[in-house]
Amino acid sequence: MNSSVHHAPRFSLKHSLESGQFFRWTEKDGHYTVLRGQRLFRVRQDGDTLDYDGADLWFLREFFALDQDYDSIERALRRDRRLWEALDAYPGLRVLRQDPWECTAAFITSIASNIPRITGNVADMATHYGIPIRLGGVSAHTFPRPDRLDDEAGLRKLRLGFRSAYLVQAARLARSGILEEIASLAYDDAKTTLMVIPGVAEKVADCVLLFAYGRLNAFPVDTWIRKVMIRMFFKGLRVPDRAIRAFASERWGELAGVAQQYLYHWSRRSGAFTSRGREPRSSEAPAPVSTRR
DNA sequence: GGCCAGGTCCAAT
DNA sequence: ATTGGACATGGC
Repeated sequence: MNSSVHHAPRFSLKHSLESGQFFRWTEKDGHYTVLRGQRLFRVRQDGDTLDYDGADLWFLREFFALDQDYDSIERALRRDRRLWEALDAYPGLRVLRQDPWECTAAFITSIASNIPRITGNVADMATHYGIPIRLGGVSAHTFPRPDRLDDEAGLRKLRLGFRSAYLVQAARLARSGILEEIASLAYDDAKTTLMVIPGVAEKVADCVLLFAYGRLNAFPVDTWIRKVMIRMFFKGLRVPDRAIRAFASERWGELAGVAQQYLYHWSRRSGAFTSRGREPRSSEAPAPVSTRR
């Protein structure tokens, strides 16, 4: 195999791929096989060096956001002491830049699911509707383009459940070009436009904006983030998701989404935050605990 | 076995 | 403007 190398300091392949933002990878002995859009490539990290083949450097830089100054991003987030533990636990974790359509479909699939199941569902859609692809001895299937996913009955057979109809609708809108429009829109308009897609509401829209469009201010609130944010900043009292988003936006601004990804990964891994159980509801619009940074 | 899952939608307050 | 239940299926 002819592989290339690239110097990628302050980047963790492992933490970036394994933090639950992306579902199309496998790992064996430190070698990652990755499917992103129509591309299949292999990559391995040795210290600051990335060893890869099956994709060019341009593609790698795009996907892993290697052109982005995470040094200053992390320095900015580090001004918030509340993030130290998560930042220190997963140094080099980056928000990836996924293919917009694949990301949209994946996070529709993620609704009321869990990572192992999402991974399986997405893989099933690929094997069933995608295009065979090969790299060296590795065979796989690309994630199906929107025109191939127009099959609600077939998706139900793949156990996608109620998400099947959403996926079909999303595919139709994707074919109409809605995902290309998004790139040129400001965050609010982009989000509103995404939410036109059935099955895409606030949370999924924020995932897509964050994980595919590089909108690092997007702050998806799922059950885990809700839990960790309520415990860290709202005295353990239940508040509306919109209050959590507003708080995150005010506290972390344009980098809220990066903070989100650290907190998400950290809260799940630490085990301190079982997502079970509901918080007692706060009676009225609660002032978030004021915390010094 | 039962509860809840990287939610969304709709109907009934 | 908020809240509860249905939705398919399965992980733990």
